[in-house]
Amino acid sequence: MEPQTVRDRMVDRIQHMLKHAVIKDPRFLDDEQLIRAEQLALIEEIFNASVRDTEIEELSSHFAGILRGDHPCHLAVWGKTGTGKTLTLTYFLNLLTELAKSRQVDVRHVHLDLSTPQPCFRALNNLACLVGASKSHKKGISLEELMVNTEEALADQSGYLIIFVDEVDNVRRDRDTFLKFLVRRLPQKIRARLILVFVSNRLNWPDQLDPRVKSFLKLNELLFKPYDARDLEHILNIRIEKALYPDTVELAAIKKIGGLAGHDHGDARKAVALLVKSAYLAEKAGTKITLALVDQAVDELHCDRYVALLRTAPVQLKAALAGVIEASDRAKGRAVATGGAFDAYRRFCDRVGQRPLSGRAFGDLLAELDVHAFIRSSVVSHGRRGRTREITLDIPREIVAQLSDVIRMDFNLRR
DNA sequence: TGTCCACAGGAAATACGGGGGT
DNA sequence: ACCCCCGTATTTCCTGTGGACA
Repeated sequence: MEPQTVRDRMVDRIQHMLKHAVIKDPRFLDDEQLIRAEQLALIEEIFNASVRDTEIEELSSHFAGILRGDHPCHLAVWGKTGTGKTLTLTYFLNLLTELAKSRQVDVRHVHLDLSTPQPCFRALNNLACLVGASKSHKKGISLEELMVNTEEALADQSGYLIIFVDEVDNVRRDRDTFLKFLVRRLPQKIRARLILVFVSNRLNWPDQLDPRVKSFLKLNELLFKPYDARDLEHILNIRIEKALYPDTVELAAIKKIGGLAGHDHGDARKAVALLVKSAYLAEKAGTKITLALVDQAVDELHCDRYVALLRTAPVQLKAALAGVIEASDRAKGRAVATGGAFDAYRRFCDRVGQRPLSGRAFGDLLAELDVHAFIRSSVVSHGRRGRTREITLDIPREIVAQLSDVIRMDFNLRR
């Protein structure tokens, strides 16, 4: 019998949702929400499934000397994003410290997290905070002073000190100063034996180093291979078991997620994100996670990425994109030249009462839009009619429409 | 063959903000 | 209150350039 009243329909819907719930514990879909112990347990479970075995083995042999009183050299770890570098290292170093303690070897490690790009100053500052050398300054203190503070705080410690520098290449500007300090200066000022662990996702990272630092830096190298589809399936299964109700995922869907993520980067984070999105879609649809839903999740993630990126982007970048969109509309699909886009941008600024930037700066904004894949641009010469970027909007229409909405909201525009 | 357009994109200068030491 | 230090954002100035056109 058809439900008649609002109340009936509501009860019906709720019962349906309960019966077809997919997500059991959403916390396990988002690492941020887990407490530290849970995170470590999760990692352990993943490693137990013999994922990352070779890497852990290599790490062990690299650091084994510590327990014998040797001094291992520094270590450089490479691998693409989402291959578990940070996780593995954290886990490993914790274990190592514990093990060393049980054998009366004094080992300390600090994790200097540079996962967001930051200048030399903040990096040094963070390091100083980690070793308890100073409180968190924002500005206004000289680099020298930070270094001295750090040295003093560490001066009379003995044993081993492992500094785990996560995502080194995120130190913008004066990277050499930063590294010179770590590699050359610090070891001479402290009693403890220093072992540096650098993590980076770019293989050619040491190439662009100051030669004086480079020659000083004796490195052992370790490469994290991207996860393959099998690893990813392991990881997904562990998540699924913890976060979802049993029997809510089609087997083929797991394979598909693993395959997709493995295929394009071997990035575990992406795989989990895809699982999460699929799970929410399934919950909404009141079904299991099916292949079709995975496809839909891929599309939505794609779209979300753009929208999220734009939401948090600086105003000028939004305005620039608005200009490109407008110019692009006007050009009816043909490519737009820099000048045209700039004019449109200036008109837009005029309309919303914002001061437009110079042409030079606009060029940089375009470059930025390009790296975020909002637009595609290439420099083309039209002979005597000059050289320009030819700009095309490289995004599906629906997404462009959504982006326009974001921009309109931001600038309080109607229509 | 040389000219010259319409920009690209590097370098340095400037503006602005804000925090620390004294 | 003053000066110093640092960061980011932007401007100003500049040199460079592929190739259609005269």
